[in-house]
Amino acid sequence: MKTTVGVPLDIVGYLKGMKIKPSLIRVKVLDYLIHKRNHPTADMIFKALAGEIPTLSKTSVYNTLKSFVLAGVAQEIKIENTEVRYDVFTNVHGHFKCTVCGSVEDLKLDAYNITSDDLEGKKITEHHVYVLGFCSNCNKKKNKKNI
Amino acid sequence: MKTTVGVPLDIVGYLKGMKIKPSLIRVKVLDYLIHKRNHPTADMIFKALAGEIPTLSKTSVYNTLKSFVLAGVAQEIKIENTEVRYDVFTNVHGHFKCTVCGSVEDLKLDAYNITSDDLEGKKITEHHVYVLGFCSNCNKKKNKKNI
DNA sequence: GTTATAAATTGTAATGATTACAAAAATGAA
DNA sequence: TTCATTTTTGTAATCATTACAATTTATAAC
Ligand SMILES: [Mn+2]
Ligand SMILES: [Mn+2]
Ligand SMILES: [Zn+2]
Ligand SMILES: [Zn+2]
Repeated sequence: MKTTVGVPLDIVGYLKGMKIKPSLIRVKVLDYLIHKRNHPTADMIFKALAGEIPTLSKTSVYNTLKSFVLAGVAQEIKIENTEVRYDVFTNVHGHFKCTVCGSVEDLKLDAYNITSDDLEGKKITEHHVYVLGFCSNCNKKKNKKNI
Repeated sequence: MKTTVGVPLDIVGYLKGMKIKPSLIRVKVLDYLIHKRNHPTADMIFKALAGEIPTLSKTSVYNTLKSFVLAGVAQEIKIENTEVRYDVFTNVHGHFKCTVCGSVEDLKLDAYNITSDDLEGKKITEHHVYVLGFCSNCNKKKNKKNI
């Protein structure tokens, strides 16, 4: 499949390949995820698409996201317990969340390994890394205040 | 303060040192956290203590845990978005959660470091690592079935 | 095109952990 | 004791997510 940086250009074809029928809603949601790259909540997606799809229901967004996760098209990112965020990029990477503005960014993990005796006898299916702090913008603002 | 493996033996004294008045509930909750080491939810703590403190309310458990987190006595562990778990050990370590039985265990991180260009300009305040999979017990059971 | 069946979408109600808040009880100094 | 402060409690509210049934849309056979 034709991609740039792991992003499928042909969204309809990509969904078909993943055995998901490319309905309007599903195409729009995937398109949003791919091009915004902002790790949105279901509600953020709903608000963003409600304009172009006036009949859209929030349940449909949830249904769509659930089918994406099931098919391996997207993954759930759980940082706060108050919200689930969604990510189309399923390769291994971590996340950074700004505790001020709430933005979530990707974190390439250059040297990432978990070694632990405590994993003896276990079967690992997923591992997650996330970091909290001040994003560049919010950090700058904070430093100005403290001058 | 006298401790074994980071566990304060004198719970009342420890709470006083952390500027938390050692009420019965607070002592019992901290005692539970320290000696069970099971990363419980607020509800698990409530159910466990309701017997010895018949008047206990769930709100008090939440209040207590909130004050512990504020004072740095405990930390919140967020793996599922359906529950917050609590941990008294605030040194750096990861967690493992079994997707079958739901148990949560500590994960010593022998060689743990996150290096990423993406952290440029940010200020990090917390980092979290967690792993999902089958615990030793559930893994054994699973293997037996597949023989 | 009509009809029949399955799939997708919607609206509303339910769930459940957590929080808000005000009343009641306990504490502790004066 | 008395009064103020802190702690604890019970109940109601919040809010993201799920359950579920009804409606709409898509698909294929006739
Ligand atoms: Mn990501
Ligand atoms: Mn732990
Ligand atoms: Zn920020
Ligand atoms: Zn298990």
